Amino acid sequence: MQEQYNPSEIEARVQQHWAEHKTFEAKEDPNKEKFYCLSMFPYPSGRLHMGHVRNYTIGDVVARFQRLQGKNVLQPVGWDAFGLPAENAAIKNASAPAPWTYENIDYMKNQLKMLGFGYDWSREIATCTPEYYRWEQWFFTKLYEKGLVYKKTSSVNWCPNDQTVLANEQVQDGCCWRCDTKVEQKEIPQWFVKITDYAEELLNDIDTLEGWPEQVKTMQRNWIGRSEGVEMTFAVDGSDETFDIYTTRPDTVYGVTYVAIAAAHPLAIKAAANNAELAAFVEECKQSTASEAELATMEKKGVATGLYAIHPLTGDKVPVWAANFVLMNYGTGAVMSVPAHDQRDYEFAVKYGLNIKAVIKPVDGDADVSTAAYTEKGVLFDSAEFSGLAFAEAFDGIANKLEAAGKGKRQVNYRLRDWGVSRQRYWGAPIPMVTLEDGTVMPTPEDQLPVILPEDVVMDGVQSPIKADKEWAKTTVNGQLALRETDTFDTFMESSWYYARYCSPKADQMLDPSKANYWLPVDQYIGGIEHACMHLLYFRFFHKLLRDAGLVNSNEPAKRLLTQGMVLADAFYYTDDKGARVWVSPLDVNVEERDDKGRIVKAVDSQGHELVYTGMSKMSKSKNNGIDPQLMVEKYGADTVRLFMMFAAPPEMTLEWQESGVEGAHRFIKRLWKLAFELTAAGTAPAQDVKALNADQKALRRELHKTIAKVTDDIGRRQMFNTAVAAVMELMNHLQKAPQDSEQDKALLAEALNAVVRLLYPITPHLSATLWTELGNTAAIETAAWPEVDESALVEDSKLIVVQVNGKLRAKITVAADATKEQVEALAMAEEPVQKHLEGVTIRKVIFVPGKLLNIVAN
RNA sequence: GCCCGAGUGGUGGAAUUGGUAGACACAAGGGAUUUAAAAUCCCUCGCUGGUUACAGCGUGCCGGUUCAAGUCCGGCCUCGGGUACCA
Repeated sequence: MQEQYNPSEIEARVQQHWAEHKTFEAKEDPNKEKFYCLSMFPYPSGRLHMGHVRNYTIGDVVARFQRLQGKNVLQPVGWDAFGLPAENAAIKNASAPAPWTYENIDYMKNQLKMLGFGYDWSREIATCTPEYYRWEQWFFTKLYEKGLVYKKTSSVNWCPNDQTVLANEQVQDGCCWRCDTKVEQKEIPQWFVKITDYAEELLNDIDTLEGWPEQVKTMQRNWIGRSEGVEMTFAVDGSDETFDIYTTRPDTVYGVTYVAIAAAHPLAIKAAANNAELAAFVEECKQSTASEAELATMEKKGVATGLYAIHPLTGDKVPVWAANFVLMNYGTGAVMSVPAHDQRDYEFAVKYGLNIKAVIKPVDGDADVSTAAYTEKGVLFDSAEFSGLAFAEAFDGIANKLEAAGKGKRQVNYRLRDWGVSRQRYWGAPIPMVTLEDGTVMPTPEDQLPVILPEDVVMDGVQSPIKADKEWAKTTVNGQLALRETDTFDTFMESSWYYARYCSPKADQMLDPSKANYWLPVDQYIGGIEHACMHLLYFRFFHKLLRDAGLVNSNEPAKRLLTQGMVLADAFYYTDDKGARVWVSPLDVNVEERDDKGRIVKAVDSQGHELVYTGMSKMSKSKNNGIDPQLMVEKYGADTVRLFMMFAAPPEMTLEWQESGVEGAHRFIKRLWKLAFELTAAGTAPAQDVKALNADQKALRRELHKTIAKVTDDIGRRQMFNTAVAAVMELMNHLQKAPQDSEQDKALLAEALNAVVRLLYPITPHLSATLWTELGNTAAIETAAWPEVDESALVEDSKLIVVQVNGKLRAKITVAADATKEQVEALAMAEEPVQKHLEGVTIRKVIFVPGKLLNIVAN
């Protein structure tokens, strides 16, 4: 064995071994328990970033751990290859998205290999290939046939200067990010998938997701947002027209003093024809954003339409206002307003001098709406025959009355909206729909699939090449000339079913059910928390669609979910001559001075600029604080990078990248290497005789088996990889200090190192594979079994008991493991500090937690 | 705005079911080794007072429950994620 730890050499050798032996190629084996471990696949942006490394290290740790547990493990990888950044890069370079994407895939693939992730590369997929997206197109046509797909107009961000649709991200302060033109909302026809048909099931099945974080489940419940309410119809005074509103608070209906409709509502548009102020307002609202966050925080504005609505119960006339916070796309495009009992309505009413009429009061008091709305569910008053009722009875009574009068009905509503899948962009899967000459809209026939996206294009502007090329859309269907849809799919479509395609990546059908049903559902899914609502809901939705198409037989796509936190790094800047901040990479920073606590006081870059330290922030281009994983692997080796990542923070929390911490991880590996070297240099380890161990050796062996138990639980159940590493470090500290005099000392060290190497294998596989062989094991570590706990080694004959007086620690005593309360109490009372604190007081109570604690309560 | 998280020494974090707050590591300081440096090894390391023994305080803030609260409850503050066309 070499004395020096040389990561680049051993990592290359071990990776070559994996490649030659196809170690990670998975095959269906009905006799073995399967384990499908999946990390969210990367967008091929160019280079791996630390967020990827963290995500994929977690996945690899889980996969390798399960493998040593004897499972048949599948860990695939692929590329979420369609998307906006490829178009932006192509426009910038006047080239095409396809080559840019494929080059990035090649580069990043090598980086993944360099990090030692145990992927089954034979199953690699890229979503931008026709072999992949053809099945997505096929499936969409099946959904259309089932009535789960429909077309409706919906608004998009429109840049009138560039004549193009913008993503929300491309709108900055209401203006186009390229040309700074004021962005407008434009209504265009788009395709939708009826996710709301599955809202109830998506909501109810959250309860079956036992291995998902509560946080994610709560977010999904709120996102789906089931509510029970009443839909009611208001008539427009002096006209035949009516409009509907939905409310979850029908109990407040007698407090309605106005109604608000969207500026884009047909009634508002009609009224604007002879109302200049309203017309101007309607125009103004067209410029407003589509983003909910901005909508909710912007100043609430409105204009009276001049129309009046008839209250469905009282027959009173209430004014109809057009308001910027009501949107045509959501709900009915109109809301009833009860300023006394809704804070937004209250503020609007105060602003425009509208009536405020209280109809709900607290059970034990009077309504006070002089400064704010009273929004609790109280008791009704001034509400005709419903006065005096509480919320539930009032809800029922009012709903019944509306239903009887034919003016309303009970209704369950969802906040969840149908999934708009149309994108007016080039770099995506073409939507497989055609419009025939006679106007018929229909799916592209199966024998014409896939609808191939041409890759040999030039992006010389913002227009999609398949829209710019008027020939591309032309086709023939059913003997008629027809035009193809030129919009492409939302990229969430591809990422909603890739997990299933991995089970049979080359199948000449969407998926091979026998293989899919072997591997699915995914046993462990890993990805960022930012996907909690959107991707993870579409993922669940698609699985149910696949099930209902008879392709899979489970209800949910993933049993267990882990959401990892972000990676942060130090950020530094200096201010240049023009007053602009220049951000300096942390790799280019020298810390020249620290205060007495070690905090950074003075830092300079390589050119001598004195820098301002701004603390830790998310690795980003704008702050130039991204750390290139490749550089770190070249400097320390993949195992060190992986070890630091797993040790520095629990997986769900943010992780702060500290190079000094990486060095610490590297030091630990070198210590382990050295200890293994010393053991092997001493010759073959003698046979172990557990009965011959002395007290210290027994204690050390207990530490070893406690560590095996803890690491197994930390990785397998708790997924606290950081404490698993800490436990091994602690054990290593003991092992290094243990004497190496006797045969049994050596035998014990050999037992311990053979275990440690396997305990660390999921995290530092190259190191472990190498040391495993050096320790004299002939078969590759991938075929080894996870170390087992020897229960007899764990037995302790004495326990440490904490003695408290009034909850404060006063003594620690060691007692026999089976000591009774009386025995422990007697020993505790004999302790001097305990006696001191019991002087002059009376013992009221003694609480004993066996094996842990004795608390003497006295006063 | 709304929904969901997080906040513990100089720093990252540990404390798994309400039971020793600070495991493990980093930084810092001191020492050994060395011609010197690097590397390595040893020691100290929450705050205040005290030579020590020890005592008091301490988990974002305010209040509560409990023999016992970082952990449970109520109310805040700050930071982060999401908010439907970034992925």
